[in-house]
Amino acid sequence: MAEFSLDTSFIPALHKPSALLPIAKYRDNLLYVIESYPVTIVIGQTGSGKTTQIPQFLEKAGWCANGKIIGVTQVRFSLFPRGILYADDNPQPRRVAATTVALRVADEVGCEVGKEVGYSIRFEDVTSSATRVKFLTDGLLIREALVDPLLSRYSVIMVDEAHERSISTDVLLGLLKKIRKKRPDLRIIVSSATLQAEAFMNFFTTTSEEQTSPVSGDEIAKIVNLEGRTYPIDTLYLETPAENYLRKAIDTVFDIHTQEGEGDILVFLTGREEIDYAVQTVSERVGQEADQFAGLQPLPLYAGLSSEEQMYVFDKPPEEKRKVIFSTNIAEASVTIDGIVYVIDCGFVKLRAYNPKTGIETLTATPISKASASQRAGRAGRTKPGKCFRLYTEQGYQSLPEANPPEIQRSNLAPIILQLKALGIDNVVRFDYLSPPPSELMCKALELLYSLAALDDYAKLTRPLGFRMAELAVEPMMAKTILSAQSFDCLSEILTIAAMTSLGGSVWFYHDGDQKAMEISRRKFAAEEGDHLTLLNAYTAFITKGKKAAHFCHENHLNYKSMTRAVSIRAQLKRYLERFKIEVKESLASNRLEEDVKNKAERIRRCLTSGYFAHAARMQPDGTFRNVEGGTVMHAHPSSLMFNRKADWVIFHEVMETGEKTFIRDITKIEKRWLLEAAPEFYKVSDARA
DNA sequence: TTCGTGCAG
Repeated sequence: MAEFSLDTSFIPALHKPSALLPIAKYRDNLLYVIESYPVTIVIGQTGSGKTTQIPQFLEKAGWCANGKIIGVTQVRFSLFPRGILYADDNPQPRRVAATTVALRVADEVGCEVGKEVGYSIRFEDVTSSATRVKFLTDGLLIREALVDPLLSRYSVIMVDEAHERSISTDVLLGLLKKIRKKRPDLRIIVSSATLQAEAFMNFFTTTSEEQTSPVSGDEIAKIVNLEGRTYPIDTLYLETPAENYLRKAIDTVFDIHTQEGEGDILVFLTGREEIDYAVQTVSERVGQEADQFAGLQPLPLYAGLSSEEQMYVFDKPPEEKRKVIFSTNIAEASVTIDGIVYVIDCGFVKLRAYNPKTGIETLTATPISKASASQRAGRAGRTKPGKCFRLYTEQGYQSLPEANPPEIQRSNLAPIILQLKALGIDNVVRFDYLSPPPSELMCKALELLYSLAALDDYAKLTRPLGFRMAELAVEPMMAKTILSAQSFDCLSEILTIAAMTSLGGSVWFYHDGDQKAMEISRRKFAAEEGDHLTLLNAYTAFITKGKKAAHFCHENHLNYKSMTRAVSIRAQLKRYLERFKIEVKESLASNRLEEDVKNKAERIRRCLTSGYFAHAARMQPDGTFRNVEGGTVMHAHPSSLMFNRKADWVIFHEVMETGEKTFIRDITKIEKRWLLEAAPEFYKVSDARA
């Protein structure tokens, strides 16, 4: 039973958003501003129609004359996190794709996708010579700048959802600011939430460097506010802070179910563990108190679920049932579910940060920003008026930051520095960032790139290694590994390992209680040398299964969606290498002498060491790991084969601190002398420090 | 004995 009733534990907020209007009436004003100002900042909520309507307005107004095109960058393309569009387990992938923006706009324009309206994402370019409006990811547009530095094909570039401040959005905005100086004809549209619009305005109207002809900021950029079409949302706060937000969230679900009208519930929690617990607790209580709580259908939603499991949240609940979806931040912006009337917001999100001193990433639950809080609340008002229950006090809300620090200020910058250098921006420190990253992050990244020999003594990109590393779509350490693989005669295997590790740990999956079975399955592929070779074995087995692959995955607790993605990534990496004139000799693992296999395994491990020497560690007598400097105590992640096994020196793909502990993942045994061979200078410096 | 979410012609 709930400890508090709704009426006493929540107090309503004073302000309600008013009902909002459609975009059409702003058309003429928008076109006028875009014509008159190089940069237009558009404020518009989800549902305002900005993404679908503005490109059409522009096209009709003649912005595609002389073969120019309109580019619209998108943070996401479908209803689902990426992958489902391609997964063969979905019988009608195109139907899901039909929800993408490009398809919607093509439909409105009355053309086929890929003709006048097209889109381009990794692995899928649906554009043609007829394309005038092109939706693409911001990362891809940055890559286009490698070939066409002034992005001269575009008359207008619209950066959608810029307020989300992903690293690639930030870099793209910096590039566009630079390009604008050389291309006065280019029009830039930045779509943003209200809170961040000023910051974008300031960014485009101030100059960081000396400028020849001083221009007033007023002539460069203008903000246009489009009111969106949403329904009013009542926001309610706790009177006193919750001691345990998870329990409070569950109680609130039951309160809503018994006291409020129809409509599904969306609950924001921070991670899988909390979500599984909440789903289980609610279903147990529904079972026990069937009379009162019958008709509640709890569902989990997080990225680690298989596509079938994610599908359930979109299904209509059975008659007389109320869906309650317990979700991570994935439902804040990436996934939109219709029919949500009630939102419960725990007030926390897990955020990644990167410590340049240790090179260790952390993942910790952090209070959300006001911007996030309003985004979460907005999920309730998409189909009719809704309510948002915030599991914190109004005072707590007031103390939240306006926005969380942008990604570029809390990430490993090595990949982005490599790209900037490849774009000809050698002075990466003085690049015009929307939010400059801390200098420690810059230094750490430059050091790493130097030790990988991607940069020379003058911090210039090396040829061909550095340029090739920038072009490969994997992180620098893996790029180096791939480009060394030919000399270790294991390129085919390294390509597979690169594709598998870039899946980020979603290879094996299991449901609660299924874990033992998963581990038994995994043992079939296990290699004594560690996780990388185990991943190689799993992939090799997978690709020989042909039409039975899906069945094979199901039997072996492998994530089919991830495996098919690995196949695509590997093919793409191979195409890059072929462009570099590096031949990939495909070797099949069957019919090998045991000695050959051992020999190859050693070459693979040596090759991995050539890229991952900075991620080396030694096992201590107590079974934990220390890096070369001996500082941080690290544990093998329970998902690793090296968990509870003996080893001496190892290299690992990733290190992450969560809660109290620091874990390393994707671990392979190596010999200490290989480290000295791979990076003599790196280890000389480290020894001196120690 | 465990991990927010994306993305790369």
